Amino acid sequence: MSKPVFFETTMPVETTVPFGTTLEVRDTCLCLHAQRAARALARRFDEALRPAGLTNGQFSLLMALNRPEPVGMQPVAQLLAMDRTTLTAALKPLARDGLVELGIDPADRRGRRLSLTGKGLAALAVAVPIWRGLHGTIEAALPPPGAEALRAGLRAVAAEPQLRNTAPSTPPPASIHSGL
Amino acid sequence: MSKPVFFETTMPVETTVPFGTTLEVRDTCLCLHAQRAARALARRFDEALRPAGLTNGQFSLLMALNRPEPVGMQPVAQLLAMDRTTLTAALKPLARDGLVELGIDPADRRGRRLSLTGKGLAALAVAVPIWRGLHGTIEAALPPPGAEALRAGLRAVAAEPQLRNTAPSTPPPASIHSGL
DNA sequence: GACGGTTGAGTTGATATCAACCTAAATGGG
DNA sequence: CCCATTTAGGTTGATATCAACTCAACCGTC
Repeated sequence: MSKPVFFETTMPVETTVPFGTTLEVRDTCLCLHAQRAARALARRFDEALRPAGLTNGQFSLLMALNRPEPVGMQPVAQLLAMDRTTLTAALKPLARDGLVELGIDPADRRGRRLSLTGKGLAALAVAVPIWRGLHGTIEAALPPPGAEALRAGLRAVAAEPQLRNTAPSTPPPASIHSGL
Repeated sequence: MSKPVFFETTMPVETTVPFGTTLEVRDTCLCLHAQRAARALARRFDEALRPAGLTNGQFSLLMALNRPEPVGMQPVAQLLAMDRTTLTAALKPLARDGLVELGIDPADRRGRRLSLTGKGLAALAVAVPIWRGLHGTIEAALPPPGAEALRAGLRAVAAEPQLRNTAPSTPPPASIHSGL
């Protein structure tokens, strides 16, 4: 137990992070809390929606496409707060299985026109009552502040800065450290 | 516009999901809200933690391992509300880069003993002040109910049924359809 | 109408996520 | 001691997620 008092000062002193900090992060980190909640909810919805052949993400995506007119990719990506390239990837299996169609916008041939197929609509129709049931169950189990308060908080943290992944006009404005 | 009145009743009638339902899901679905918030927060923390060489998930994982005694995998998976097999995958790059060590529990050779290396601890030490800064900023920007209320809601939806992915004792009790 | 900047998407590579399936170690009866 | 059961993890295959990079179409200026 009684180590010699001298030690190598040239070696980096053994770093430590107090265990209290660990507890603090565990109990307060909103990012961690959000990831946990997102995982848990994703699992529950994935399981419930399995008879409809959809995952929670596919359900949300198809639902976002259920509108009178075809939509472009960026509005959809923004609605789901997901990266543009993630949307591209997410559409692949849905297009392969014939649930969505990707057309080209005649007015701007770079743009896409995303739309549901009959099959996609049918899957959605099967999924909606399942969603209603599970969502009602979950809302009912929420403590006092209630579902709407939770949604408000989630919206607040989801709003945030714009998604990038699009070549910025003038990358680092001047300082090397952008987030100082 | 005036189609003939007769049509194939054997063909599925063109399904529709009212646009109002789409708006309802978009505005109320807790799963969608959670995914959006999780994505947005993950992006912000990933970006902020980049100087520490960690993603938000790696930060949370390393932090979960910062304790006096090595931990098994299941407690960690449960703490993070992630699948057991996801944890296995998440540990791989961290072990490869020498931030964590996976030992074998001598008392039960099936079990693992997860622990931080000095390098992992050092990365954590770099990350903590970054986390504090960003987390404070985010908390400060939250509307009225406040951070603690949001966390309470997130805990409530994250609690939920246990994680499975472990051979159930008596799988489908009798009926073929488990989730009827 | 050609050039330069801008904008919309796809691709690649790395990691994350989980269901289904598999192996090995511990455990409890007989 | 042996076998059946349970329990701890790993593996595989599919999808999700995003940064960095690339290509192509638009758009304005001269």
